[in-house]
Amino acid sequence: MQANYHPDSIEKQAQQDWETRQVFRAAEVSDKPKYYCLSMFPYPSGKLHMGHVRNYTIGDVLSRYHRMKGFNVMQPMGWDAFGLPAENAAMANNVPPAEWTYSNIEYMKQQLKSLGLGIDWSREVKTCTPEYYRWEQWLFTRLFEKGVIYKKTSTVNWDPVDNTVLANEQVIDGRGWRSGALVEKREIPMYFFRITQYADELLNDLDTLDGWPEQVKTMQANWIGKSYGVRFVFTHGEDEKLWVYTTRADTIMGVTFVAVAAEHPLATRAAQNNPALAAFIEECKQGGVAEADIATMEKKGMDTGIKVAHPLTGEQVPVWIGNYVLMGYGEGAVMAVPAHDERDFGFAKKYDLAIKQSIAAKDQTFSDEAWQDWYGEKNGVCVNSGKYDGLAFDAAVDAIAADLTAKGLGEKKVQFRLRDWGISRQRYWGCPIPIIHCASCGDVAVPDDQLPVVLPENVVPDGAGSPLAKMPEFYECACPKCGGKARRETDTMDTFVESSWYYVRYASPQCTTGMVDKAASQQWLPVDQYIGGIEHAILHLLYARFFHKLMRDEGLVQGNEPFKNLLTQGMVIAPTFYREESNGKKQWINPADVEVEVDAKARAIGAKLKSDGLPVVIGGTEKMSKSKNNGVDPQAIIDQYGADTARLFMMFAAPPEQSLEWSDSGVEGGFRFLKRVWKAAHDHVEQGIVVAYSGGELDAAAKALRLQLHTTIQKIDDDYGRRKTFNTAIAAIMEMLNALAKFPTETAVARSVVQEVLEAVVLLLSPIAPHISDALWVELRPGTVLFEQSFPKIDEAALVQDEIELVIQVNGKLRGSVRVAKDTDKATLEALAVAHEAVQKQLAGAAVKKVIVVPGRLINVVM
RNA sequence: GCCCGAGUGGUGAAAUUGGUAGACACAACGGACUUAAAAUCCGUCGAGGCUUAACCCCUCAUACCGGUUCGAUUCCGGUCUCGGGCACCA
Repeated sequence: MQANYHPDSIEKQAQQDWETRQVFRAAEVSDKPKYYCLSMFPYPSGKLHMGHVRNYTIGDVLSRYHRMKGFNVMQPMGWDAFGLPAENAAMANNVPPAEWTYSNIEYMKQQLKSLGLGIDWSREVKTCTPEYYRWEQWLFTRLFEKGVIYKKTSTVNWDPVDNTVLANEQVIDGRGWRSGALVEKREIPMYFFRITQYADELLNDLDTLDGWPEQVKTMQANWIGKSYGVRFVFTHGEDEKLWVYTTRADTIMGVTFVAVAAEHPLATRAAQNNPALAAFIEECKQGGVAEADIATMEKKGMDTGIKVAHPLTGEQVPVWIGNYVLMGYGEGAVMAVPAHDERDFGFAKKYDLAIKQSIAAKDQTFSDEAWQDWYGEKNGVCVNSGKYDGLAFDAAVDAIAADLTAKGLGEKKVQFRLRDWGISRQRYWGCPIPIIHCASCGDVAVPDDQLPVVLPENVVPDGAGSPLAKMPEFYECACPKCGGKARRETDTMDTFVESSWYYVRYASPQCTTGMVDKAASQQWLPVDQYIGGIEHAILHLLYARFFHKLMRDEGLVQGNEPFKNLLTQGMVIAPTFYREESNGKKQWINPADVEVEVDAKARAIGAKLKSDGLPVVIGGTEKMSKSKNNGVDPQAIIDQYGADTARLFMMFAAPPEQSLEWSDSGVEGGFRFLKRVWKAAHDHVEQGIVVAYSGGELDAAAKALRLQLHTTIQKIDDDYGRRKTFNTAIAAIMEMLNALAKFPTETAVARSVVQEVLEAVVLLLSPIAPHISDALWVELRPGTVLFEQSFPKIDEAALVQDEIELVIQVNGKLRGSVRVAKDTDKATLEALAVAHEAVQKQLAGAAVKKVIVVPGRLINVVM
């Protein structure tokens, strides 16, 4: 056996061996239970970063562990290949997005292979290929005909200089990232998925997801945001109605104005003869559409001069335009109750509008001087509200809703915060929307026999609008209905659409008759374990759940939910650095190129670019991403230490769900550990391998070692299977190895115990460090291969202990310990504790109040 | 602004159901081996105090303030800071 650990050669050999033997091909036919282990597929950005290593190692550990536990494992991989970065790269390097994407995929695939992941590459999918997206288009046409997809206008970020729609990410401080122009809101027609139709189901089914983190379910529930409220009207003139919705109908008597969006018809009308108002409406159009920006911007408003009638009092209430009211959400108008809503209060103070108290809480006084937290609470009663005075929240809402209903001016209504999903993108590198616009037939879905609508691949976008809209050879077509001259839709789909169903495609990736082969979908779905970043907690995971229900309703899949168990990996974050260019654009600099200066407490106080020694600005510590250029390429670590060290270190650094600030200090330690494992095996093998211990008289040291071994097996089984904390599993293996190093090996029976320990250690380590484990296994058990072994079995006899150690506390503070026979009764333990020297010293004559015994753990003497 | 998390030694972390705070590592320091270095091995390693007979004992300490409990890193209330998401980054 080789005396030293050489990861280079053993990793190459192991990977080759796996490939030759097709070890990771998921069996189509098997009598074992299936285990579909899915890691979120990567966007092919160019190189892997540490976040990928973390994600895919977790998936691989779980896959390999389940394989050892007797499952028929499927672990596929693919590429979320459409998207914005490819267009940006195309413009920067004058390369078509397709070419850039395919070459990135080739490179990253090699990187993934060099990590030794047990992936069934025969199932690889790339979402940018027509073989994939034709089925997305097919489903689109089905849903379009069913009315699940419809068209309406929506607001986008418009760059008036580049004449193009911008993603939220491309709007920086209200300006276009390339042009620097002030961004405007613009209404354009778009296609929408009617996800709100599934809102109730998406909400209710969260309760069935026992294998999901509570945190994610809470976020989704809040995002869907089911609320019970009242929808009612303020009337204007004879019969014009201004609809609003509120969850606080109990405060309706405190309404002192109504705020409408700048695009509201009422606002448009009021502005016709009012230049100042028209100018304000223009001003409201400035800025982007991102909710975070809208929620944090300064609240501004202007009186329209229009008054509407309060539905219950008939009182005339002024209508204001508010820049914080959005046309696209709800009714585009909101009632304002400054006395009981903090935002309205601020608005009323700013513009000197009336503040009318209509709720009172016990022992509290109201003043319109400054906002008090209790003003907005629901546990008060109505005041200054006529016949509703004295009513608490529920009763007030009921009474008010009843009166509004009687007058025909409103009703109770359940509403969702969730909005329909707009999927039209005015971009090139995406899946074409399969619609044809005909002057006489309207919007017509592309018929099945004309699918796929193929995206031309040899195009370099120029950043000024969609290239497809400038390509007559793409958009000129005949109407499928009347045969007349028609125009093909040139928008593409949101890339979230591709990632909403890829998990289904993996079941039968080459299927040419539909999205998925029925038998394959029945065999593999649902996904047993899904693993991915917590940043996808809402959008991707909600869309995928929605898609599963859409596909179910098309008869393509069974069950209501796609992912049985979800592990949300914490992000790998890293510091960001940048320099500001003269036009205000930020140039992001990779941490690897920066030298950081730290103070005594290890906080960064300054940073310099290594190449020119000049300072750079320190940004936040954020998730590794292409856009902030703070990704760390794992290749250097793999090249220097090997994949096993990279995997081991990443798993050892923190439990999977925790976010992790990247640092490579400690990689060396991981490598050192693997070298020690190698050496321990080598030392043993050189003495001659033996049959692992299977019975016979043992001394105390050997008994203790076997006790530790079998508690370790038990613990690691739990860590891999239930807890999914791989860091503690590794720590336990390290402890096992430390104990083995101190174990004397003079006798034959001792050497058989060492053999037992080494075999178990190699198997326990193999999900995390598979290459070295493969190589060591062959040395320990020549003629057998590791991937045919099952997980080590626990020997119950080794776990039996006669004596245990109990901790003695006085008033909850540790004062000593005592070794006792395992089944010592409570009274004896109490007496032992009270008599203990350290306890007597603490008592110093004081009386014992009581004694608490926690079996197997401690005895607490209370004085 | 809203929703969801996190905060423990110099550093990454552990403590699984309310029961010994700091396992396992990294770094640092001391030693052995070596002509030397690397590698390897052994030891020390939260802060403060007490005692040098002793690695004996005591106090404090899990972001901060308060509460529940015999006992709180763990549960509850509040505050601060950091991270994620906010519908066109993926």
